[in-house]
Amino acid sequence: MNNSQEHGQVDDGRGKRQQILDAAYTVFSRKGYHRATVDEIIALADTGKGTVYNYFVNKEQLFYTLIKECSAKFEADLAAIAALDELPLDKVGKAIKVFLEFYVANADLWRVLMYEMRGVGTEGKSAFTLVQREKYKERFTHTIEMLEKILQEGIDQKVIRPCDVTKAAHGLFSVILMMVFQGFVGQNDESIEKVSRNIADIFLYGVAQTNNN
Amino acid sequence: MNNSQEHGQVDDGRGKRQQILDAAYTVFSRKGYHRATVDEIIALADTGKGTVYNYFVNKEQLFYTLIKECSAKFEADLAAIAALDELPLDKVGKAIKVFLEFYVANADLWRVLMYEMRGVGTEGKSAFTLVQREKYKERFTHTIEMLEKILQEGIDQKVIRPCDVTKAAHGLFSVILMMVFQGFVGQNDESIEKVSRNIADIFLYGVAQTNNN
Amino acid sequence: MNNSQEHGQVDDGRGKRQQILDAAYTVFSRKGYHRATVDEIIALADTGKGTVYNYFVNKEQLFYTLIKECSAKFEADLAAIAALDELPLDKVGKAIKVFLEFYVANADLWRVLMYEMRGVGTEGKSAFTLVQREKYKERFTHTIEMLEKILQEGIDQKVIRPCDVTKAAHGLFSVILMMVFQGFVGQNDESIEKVSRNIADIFLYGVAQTNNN
Amino acid sequence: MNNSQEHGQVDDGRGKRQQILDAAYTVFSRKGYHRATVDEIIALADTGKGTVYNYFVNKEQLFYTLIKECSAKFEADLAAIAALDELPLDKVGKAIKVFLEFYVANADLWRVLMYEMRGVGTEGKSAFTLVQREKYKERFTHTIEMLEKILQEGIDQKVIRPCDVTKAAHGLFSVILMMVFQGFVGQNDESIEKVSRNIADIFLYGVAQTNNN
DNA sequence: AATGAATGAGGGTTCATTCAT
DNA sequence: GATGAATGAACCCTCATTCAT
Repeated sequence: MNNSQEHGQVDDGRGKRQQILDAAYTVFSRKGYHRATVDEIIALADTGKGTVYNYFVNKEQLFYTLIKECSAKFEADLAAIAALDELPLDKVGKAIKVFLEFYVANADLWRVLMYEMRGVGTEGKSAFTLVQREKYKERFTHTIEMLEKILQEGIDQKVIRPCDVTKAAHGLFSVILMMVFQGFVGQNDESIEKVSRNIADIFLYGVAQTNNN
Repeated sequence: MNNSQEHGQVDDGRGKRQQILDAAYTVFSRKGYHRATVDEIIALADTGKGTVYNYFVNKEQLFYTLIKECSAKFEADLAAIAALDELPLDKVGKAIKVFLEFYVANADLWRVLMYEMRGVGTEGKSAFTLVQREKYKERFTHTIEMLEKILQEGIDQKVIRPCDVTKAAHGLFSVILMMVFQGFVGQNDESIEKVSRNIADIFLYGVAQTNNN
Repeated sequence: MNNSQEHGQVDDGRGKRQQILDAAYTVFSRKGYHRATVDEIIALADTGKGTVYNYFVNKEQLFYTLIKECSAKFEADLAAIAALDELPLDKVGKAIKVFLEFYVANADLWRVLMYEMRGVGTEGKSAFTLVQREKYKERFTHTIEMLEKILQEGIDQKVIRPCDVTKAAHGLFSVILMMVFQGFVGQNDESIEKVSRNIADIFLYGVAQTNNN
Repeated sequence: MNNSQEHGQVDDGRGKRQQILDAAYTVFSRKGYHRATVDEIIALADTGKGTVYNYFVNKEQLFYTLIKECSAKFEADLAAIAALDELPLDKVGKAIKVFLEFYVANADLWRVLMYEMRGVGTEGKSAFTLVQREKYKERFTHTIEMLEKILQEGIDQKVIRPCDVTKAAHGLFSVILMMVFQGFVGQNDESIEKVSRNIADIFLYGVAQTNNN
């Protein structure tokens, strides 16, 4: 007996709210924030237009909710790794993998987010409030800070050479993103595994020929 | 004799076409592609709405023309460096600098471009045609290929360790972009110089602690 | 034993129907007919949306019921005065006072009613049916007819000079309304008393300077 | 030769702006502010939706412009009468006539205006800004002040007995309005003439039977 | 070549009403 | 009887594009 659908109505068991979020995920990912229309979302969610506004105050807040709910698990996983009692270099490797997994899965939506988040359009009405945008940014920097933390640990333990951890973390982050956005990573585990090692290798040891290698 | 305005009208000597492009640069940079309105562009260009459509078939083509004309000099400079008869590692440094200079100067517009270029909106009417987007992408990869070329040269001369040059070039490119977009680089020459060396250093030698350093 | 709530639920003893009417009174008065929303009414009535539609067929009929129930006592009072066995001029004074009291108490709601009642929106769907509007109008003229009756009595007894009683009654009525809607009357008894005499004075004797006064 | 339509195009010679205002007059009068839709206005004006927004910033401002342009002549006429060098009682009569003419002609639209102007809906978004509403109110009181001025002149010349001129002017005004809104006045000149004298008579001398009359 | 009035498809949002529980 | 999630028609407004002058 299915406890969420006692009478087995058509409803697909996710509830309207989730259906809308799922549809919004798809549409925002495919169209970007501006070109995504509520009409298209409801068509996909198989629901009425009013229903959207029962659950979300407006298009923007629907988008924000989507981002928040999508990243929750990722942020938690990342924090767990940072807290792990392991060698920093191993943790760097694991973090890279978690990043890759998340961004490969959510590449399109996050590209949209990253664009809307930028300073562009500060003036005028704009789709995103300034305060709203700050909320998005915090989410972002928060994940990068996890990287910083791990790198700092490595420096403290003298396995990573002293450098500006903020810049280094951002650099690492940007490479990860680029690999994803340029399509250098596939959806499958082996691909992620391989690219993950690739990144770690170059990030840690550089591309220069040295007598060490 | 005025060489840009044969009949010496009030016109400020740039010609309507250029006035529009200049205004478009500003507005697209500030507002992004979608929020930029033709009305705002003509207000800034001090011209009529119809005039825009005399020179450009539509908003999208105006945007493309803008991108093309803006990047012309940059692409040429880059090609020149690649063709230089110098040490690969020096050429890498010079290329990084040219990249930084260009992207610092045009950060806002390029952020917009990079967003609109993404796979998003493949279906439907969309603002950017699929073919159109390919044209943008080619421009992009073309500049990255210059990096690849230099790196390959380094590998051939055994000053860079063998690796996937395509990925490496993209990695380097992404770090440069990130530095710009995250505001880690200032507008002044010293800043660019410094960040430029930073990037080269980490890119070439990695962050790991080795007995070499 | 609670005589209005046999089973003693939390219900505040007025019954859902009355709660809704009370809330509707407040909301319609504050917002007008169109801007008043059912959502706001149920929030104030502390009831469910469906409940409203159990008691009233639609928003419009809720409004009508409200008007009807509110004016019942007023109409009765007025009829009582008209039937009184007193001097016509005294009755005019009393009627003016009753009018003032009622309209001061219900100024906002009646302003709304008077607007919605107007000829406006004859065609099309409209909020108020033509027949519906007739019902409202009858309520209105009915109260004015009480004034006519008193005036006619005055004419018959030769204390009021012969004139078109219908117009005169409407004139008197309009002055009363104006005093209320223009905020010339306060909520307190003295104010009503004073304005009441004011109106009676001018209505009966005019503003012209005569040797009588 | 018609100097406003040199080439005799279809355009009916009023220009789009005027066509829209004319249509708006009709639709607002018939439907009231809220039920009037821009779609209906453009259908009547035989124009495109965007055109409305080329001339007026929004529905509200269209309405305001309408009111302003309609009342301009009326306000001027009234001021002229007040400034006339005649007997106050004659001026009262003339003013009443001008009021009647104007309100008979514009009864419907002004009913709408008067409703939207009221305090109702102070809170919330509402259709009319508070400041906007003040502008409307000023227009109104301005016309009533003309009446006050004439009445005061009468008092000074001792042909009108001392009383609160503000209240008296409002009283007179309200009676005029009522006559119009109740349909006691026809469109034709005789009717206006007759009602005009009626009002003046009762307003000046009251309804009470005295030995003077 | 330059212009700008006119256009209308399309988008986000509101809200009265229904109906299954 | 009481409820509130679901609905969709309707509304105001934006803005890229056209075309007659």
